[in-house]
Amino acid sequence: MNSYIYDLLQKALSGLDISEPPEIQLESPKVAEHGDISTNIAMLLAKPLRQNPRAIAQQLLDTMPLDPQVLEAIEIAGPGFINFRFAKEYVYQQLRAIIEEGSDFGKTASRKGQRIQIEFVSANPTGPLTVGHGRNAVLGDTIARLLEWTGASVDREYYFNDAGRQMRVLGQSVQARYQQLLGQSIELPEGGYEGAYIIDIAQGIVDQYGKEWEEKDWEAFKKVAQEAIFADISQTLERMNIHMDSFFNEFDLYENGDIEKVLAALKEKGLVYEADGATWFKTTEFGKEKDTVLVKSTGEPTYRLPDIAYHANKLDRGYDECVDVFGADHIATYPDVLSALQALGYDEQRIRVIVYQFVTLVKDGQPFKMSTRKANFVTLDELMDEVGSDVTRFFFLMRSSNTHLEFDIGQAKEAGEKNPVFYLQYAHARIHSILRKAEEEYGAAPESPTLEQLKPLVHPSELTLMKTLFKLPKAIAGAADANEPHRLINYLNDVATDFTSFYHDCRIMGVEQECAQARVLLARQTARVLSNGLGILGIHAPEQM
RNA sequence: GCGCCCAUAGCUCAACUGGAUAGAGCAAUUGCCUUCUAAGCAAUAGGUUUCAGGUUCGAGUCCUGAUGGGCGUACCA
Repeated sequence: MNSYIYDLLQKALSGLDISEPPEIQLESPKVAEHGDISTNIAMLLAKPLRQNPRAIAQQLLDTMPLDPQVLEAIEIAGPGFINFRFAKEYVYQQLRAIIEEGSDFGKTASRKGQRIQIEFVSANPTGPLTVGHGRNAVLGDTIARLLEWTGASVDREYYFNDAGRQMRVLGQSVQARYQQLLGQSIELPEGGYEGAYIIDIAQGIVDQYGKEWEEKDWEAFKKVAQEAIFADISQTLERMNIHMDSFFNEFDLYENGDIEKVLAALKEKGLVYEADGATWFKTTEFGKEKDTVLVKSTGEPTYRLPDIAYHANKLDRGYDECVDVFGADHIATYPDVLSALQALGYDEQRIRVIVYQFVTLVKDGQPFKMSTRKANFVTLDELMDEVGSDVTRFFFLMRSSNTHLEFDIGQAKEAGEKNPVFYLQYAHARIHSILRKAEEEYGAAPESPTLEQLKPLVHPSELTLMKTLFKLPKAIAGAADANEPHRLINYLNDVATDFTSFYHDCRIMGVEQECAQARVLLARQTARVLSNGLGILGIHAPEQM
């Protein structure tokens, strides 16, 4: 439809006395009285033509033919907007298109053939996933789904480091707990992990090996702890319906020589120098105030070096786009990574970074800081025990990622029933309830109706609902392009709201057969749009509640 | 100090590339369950979009400055 109107305007513009007409912009107005599609072209022309925008709009309108099968009306409104109103026939045809596409309705092909990698979660295995990780996990997974619906093939990857200082402390913490369980009076190491899960892991070792592990070093304990924690993380992700395609261990970058290669290449470019026993990266050449350390004087690389090598590795794997999802605390690292990649000759435009702001936990009306080490966190599992995975996913997705998300635990627990996700699920369940009844009463509605069979749909609520339903592909593509899943939620809310108006204005039971069947078809497609949309969000669309 | 993000109804947040009358959900007040699921609907109230300038036909959105908050600015990850 957009291209149809675009052509119409293009032709009308060619009749005007202007050499370089401005670009035609089409938008869908917020208010129904302003039609279904509108353009501001006359206002843009006002200046070069030195004429009143409404007069220009009139000139354009006079030369535009009106095909009653497509457009019901073209109107001039306000300061000079030109508004287009769809004809009913066109609306019916669109409804038939939804019916034909079925579970694929909403898919577009804008990224067909593209291979995209998205890296997310990427929590080191030092403890269970917390509410903070939840935002990352759900955001990453949903963006992946959105990209798939625009035709891309998407790989989900989890990047982790099991070799650092954190992991040593983890091993030592488990070891200390193990010794405590055997009755020795041993303190947790300085800065050790205090969570109860450490004791559980230690208890597991006691149960299995008794005193046999007294002579083992912390690395053995680390290995057991890591496996247990990873198993726990995988299970949590599974519960949220998240499936990783690959896990990438930072250690591999050392083994396969990528770290060395990157360092050597940067040296060759003259971007690396030695000072105070450390190896520095000249980030000042890229506009930063200070240079950055790549290798500490101890000989250990900082995290930046493997980060650079990892991203080079990803691009080498031939992805058209690599998406990173991370929290605001990592915001300082990626400009360095991009600078390095650029220097190494990579197209850093292929890296896309999604930064989300922190989740502020509010408990008993007070905000508090979370720390895995201090064990004052709320795990994702605990949250899902309380409210389930649907509400959990929805909660993280309903807000734009660059605003701080306030998470009131008490409210989330008790508000389960009032949570907006139920509004969508309820609408879906309600439709199915009607469909079941209608089928008993009227028999099955036609699978692929003719235009004639849809003609009883004339009520404003019906037309509004139909027009909203067609926007699903646009809503998905828009959310995917902006990496903003909450836009899809906003859209689905519109669908549910429009359905509810329809539900109140247009009864299905008790009207004559033809009208009832047409309404059944519309209701069924509404359920389709809701379930396709909820599916992308990873949320169930129940047929009964 | 410097860099990034943010500031919209009492609270939590929307508002597609600058568009027409700034919208939802909680909370408040009122009305609606012999009729397809009341986890719902209808209505009322709530706003100088933090402040001061600027750009233009038009600004919550763009620019400059101020104020207030979050994060970063480590040879921690």
